[in-house]
Amino acid sequence: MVVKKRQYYGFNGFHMPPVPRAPRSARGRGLNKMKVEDSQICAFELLASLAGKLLQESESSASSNASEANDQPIIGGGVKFEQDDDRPLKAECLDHGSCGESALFTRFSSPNSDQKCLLNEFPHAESNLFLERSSMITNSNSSKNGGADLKSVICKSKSACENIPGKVEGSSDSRVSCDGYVDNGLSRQKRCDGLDTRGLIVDPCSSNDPMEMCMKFPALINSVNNVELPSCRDPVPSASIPRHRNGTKLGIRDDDENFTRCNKPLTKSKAFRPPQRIGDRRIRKLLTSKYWKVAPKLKDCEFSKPAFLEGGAKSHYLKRKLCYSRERYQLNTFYKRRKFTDHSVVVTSDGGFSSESVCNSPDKNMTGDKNGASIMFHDAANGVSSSVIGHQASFHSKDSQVKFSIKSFRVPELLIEVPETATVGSLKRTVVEAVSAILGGGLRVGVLLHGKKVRDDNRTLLQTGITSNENLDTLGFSLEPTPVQVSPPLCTEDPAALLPCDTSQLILRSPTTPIVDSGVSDALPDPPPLTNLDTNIESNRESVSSHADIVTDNTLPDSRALVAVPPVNAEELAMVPLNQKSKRSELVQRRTRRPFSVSEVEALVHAVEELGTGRWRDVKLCSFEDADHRTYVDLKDKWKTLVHTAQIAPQQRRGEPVPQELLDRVLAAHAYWSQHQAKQHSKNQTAILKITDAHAVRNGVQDIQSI
DNA sequence: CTTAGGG
DNA sequence: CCCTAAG
Repeated sequence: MVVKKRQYYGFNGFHMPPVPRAPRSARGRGLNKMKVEDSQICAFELLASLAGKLLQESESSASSNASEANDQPIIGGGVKFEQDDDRPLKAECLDHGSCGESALFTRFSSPNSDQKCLLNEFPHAESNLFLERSSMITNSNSSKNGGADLKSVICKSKSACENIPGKVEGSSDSRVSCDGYVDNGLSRQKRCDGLDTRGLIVDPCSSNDPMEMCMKFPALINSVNNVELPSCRDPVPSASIPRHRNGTKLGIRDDDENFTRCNKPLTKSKAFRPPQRIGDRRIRKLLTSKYWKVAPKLKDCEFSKPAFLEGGAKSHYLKRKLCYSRERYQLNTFYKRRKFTDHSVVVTSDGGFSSESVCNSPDKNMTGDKNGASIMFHDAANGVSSSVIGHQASFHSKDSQVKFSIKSFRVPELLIEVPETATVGSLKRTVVEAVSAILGGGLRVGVLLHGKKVRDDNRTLLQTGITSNENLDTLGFSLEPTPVQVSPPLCTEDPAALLPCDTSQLILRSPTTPIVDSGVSDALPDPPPLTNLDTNIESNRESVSSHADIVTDNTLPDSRALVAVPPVNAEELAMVPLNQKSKRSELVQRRTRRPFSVSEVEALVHAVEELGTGRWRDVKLCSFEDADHRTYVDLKDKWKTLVHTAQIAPQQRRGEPVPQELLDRVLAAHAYWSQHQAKQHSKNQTAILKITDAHAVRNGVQDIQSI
């Protein structure tokens, strides 16, 4: 049984179709408590990302900077730009690789099938991504159609992946669909001219230090994809590369990001991609967050049109969901495929970056080992490299090995300002970009031990206290934006966008809404100081969900224009989080806490004694008519807590003590109404009598007056 | 909008 | 308190 919880917290796993709740009457606490353990998937993902990073670095340092540039496109990771919001059914999987593949596949197999949409859309999506990034670097000639030189780059790593040429496949409509995007990219470029990097893009010239350069790039994402996804999965699909018309070489990652279309996809051929990328999560979260109340409630694969999707815009969430449902079926397939190949094809722009694509994990680890790719990466700052092994991987230290299992990364808060005039599509793009910026802005990994950052990279794990004996729960990894990096504006005309935005925090801010404060810091129980993205080993995934999300007023329809507000950098954020006010303000305001006074409790108890526990509205009307701040829900909640309070030991109670007498009445009333399933009205009187009786009996007190 | 429950 | 699913 799938628990609803999964929907709240389940960023790590697959989404199972929601299970309808049992009738309320039948719903009892704990009924659906089983949880699906999917955290492992995350670990996997993380590993993958790390591995990718390592590879990338090691390779890139040797190769030209171009390689980095090339990778950029990939950075998008699970993020996909949706340019065409008008498109009715755009498949939106965050996973490009898969999508691309799928698209291709479709093309080959059944152009006319319903999967057609994929064809048209996906390739573009992918293209768009590239464009977005590439455009910054090279002037892509959007006008050039065609055949641009798409070169498929093959992984450098000498592994099985070697020499898997990608075929360039042009799609006739690519142009159309891409245009919007291209334009976008160009215009942005203009704006960004002069900027070294645009977060997503790496500027080879900006840094002299190879290492640093590497770091700037979102190796993570790329890596993730690479690692996770097998590159050449199918002879057919993987071999071909969607073509881009801008002279840019496109790289197709083979990640297996799950791509599933909303319409009946060909699941079978699709690769399965377990974990979601951080970006995805974030986005998903955004979409799912309360702020987006408008979001449709999708049931499985249905494509219902949510209010805010009316325009044709679709939420990633939605798609994601869809994807997931299918993905599950493909697990087996996925793994099988993985064995095949593990390289990625990268297209690079001719702009002068020659690329070496990154190929991670050649198969050594691949075979039979889903999780165990070991990756090495350098710490840009120190040039120290370390190898991290995910899940089943372990540190290869001479002596004992420490096993790390990183289950999830925490996603930083996003702060985004959206003008009301912005379109939903732009909002989406903004979010995507924001996420991409975070992911692609350059990340460094920090190590936290007992909540403190371990800065000395030269110390051994042993010296640092990270040993196999240690409780690794106290160990955490953090993803920090590279300080130096300045990311370009996230699509915006807003000057603010020009601020350096490394990424870390984007907050959706709705200008009109008052600011509330409950930001991440509040929300997180123990936010490790400096991290935007942090991961806790073996940590509960709930931490992720606990993050406050982006808030927006709610209705998308009036969506505000999107403007990503570039945050500073992780460390700064950590120390000087966006001012709490703003944080709060962005969030939907959380009402201030107003503890019930004894008198209120008394009134409540009395009302419940008379009305029972199923008529909160009446209770409200009856006893709290004037208390505007007490909603019937509040009363109901209070009653709930009262019952609980009454049942626990006095020592465990907190807050203003409630007279035992009242608590007793609470228990009595609770017991009574529990049995009499609130036989409404009528016998209130009797009920009361009974209750009081019970009470009296219980306490040997004379309470009858209370009647 | 109300309820009932879980978070 | 919040958020949601169900009515």
